[in-house]
Amino acid sequence: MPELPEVETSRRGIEPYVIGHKIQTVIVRQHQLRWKIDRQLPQILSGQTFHTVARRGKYLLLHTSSGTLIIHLGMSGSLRILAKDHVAQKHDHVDIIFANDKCLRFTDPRRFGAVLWTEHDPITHPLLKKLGIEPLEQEFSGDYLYRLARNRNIAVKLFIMNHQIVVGVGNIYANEALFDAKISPKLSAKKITLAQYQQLAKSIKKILQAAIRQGGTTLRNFLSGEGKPGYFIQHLKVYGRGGLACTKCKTKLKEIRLGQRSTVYCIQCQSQSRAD
DNA sequence: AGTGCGGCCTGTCCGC
DNA sequence: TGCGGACAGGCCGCAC
Repeated sequence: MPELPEVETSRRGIEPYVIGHKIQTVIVRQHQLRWKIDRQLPQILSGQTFHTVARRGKYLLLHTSSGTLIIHLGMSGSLRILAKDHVAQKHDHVDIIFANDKCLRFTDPRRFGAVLWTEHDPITHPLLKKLGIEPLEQEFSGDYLYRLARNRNIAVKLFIMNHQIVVGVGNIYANEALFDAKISPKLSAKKITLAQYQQLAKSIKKILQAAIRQGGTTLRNFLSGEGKPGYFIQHLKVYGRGGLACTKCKTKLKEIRLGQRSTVYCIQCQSQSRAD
């Protein structure tokens, strides 16, 4: 499922094909995504040109001179660059066709994704304005996490998955980063020491950067803009490995539910702060 | 304000 | 082999 590394991989993959090419036609086959696609979208976009492909958290921002197309991949969404006459399949919901006969295609079987148009600064959009900081920016640090964790009683895994705190850390990488930082996912956010948060911030950056280098994690159907799968799955140490042996100490990895999400950790390696 | 949970979706897998 | 049902999950929006 697309988390920050997958979205960044998509961004890099589509960027060279999207920037500077005039939009000729837009085809919307399915309007009902997470939010309804604006019926006017084809008219709005036709004739315009994207000049930037940016990312904020897991949102892709395709800027034109009059507004921004906001794309979220949800759980199962993907973007690909294809020839414009490439036959559309069942879950191919949106095609943006350029004057050079290339097509940017949005595919999303579960339709948790979104394609939205705004004429305002997207940073002020209701979906984006409350987002926390980017994990790969310098301001994201152990001090930052420690400061925001004061009086927060939720499990640290849910804390780092909260997009008002830090964006882009989804279930896979939250599990992986906590394993890397040797912190139990169940620990209350306020009980974690500054030193632990410094390690955790480091681990989050390290894991996300490594995943981006590998082109993301392909679980079922994630492909980059150029149609390549991601290879980070080979590096996952806990996610999807419940019941299997810890790669470090061979203890059987424990799988629990935290905030309705599957959580996998090693009770041996991630237990230094006894509250387990 | 912080926390918890329902709901939106469909492909996959499991048991009968 | 076919079918129902559980499950997966990002994240908004509501309830407490």
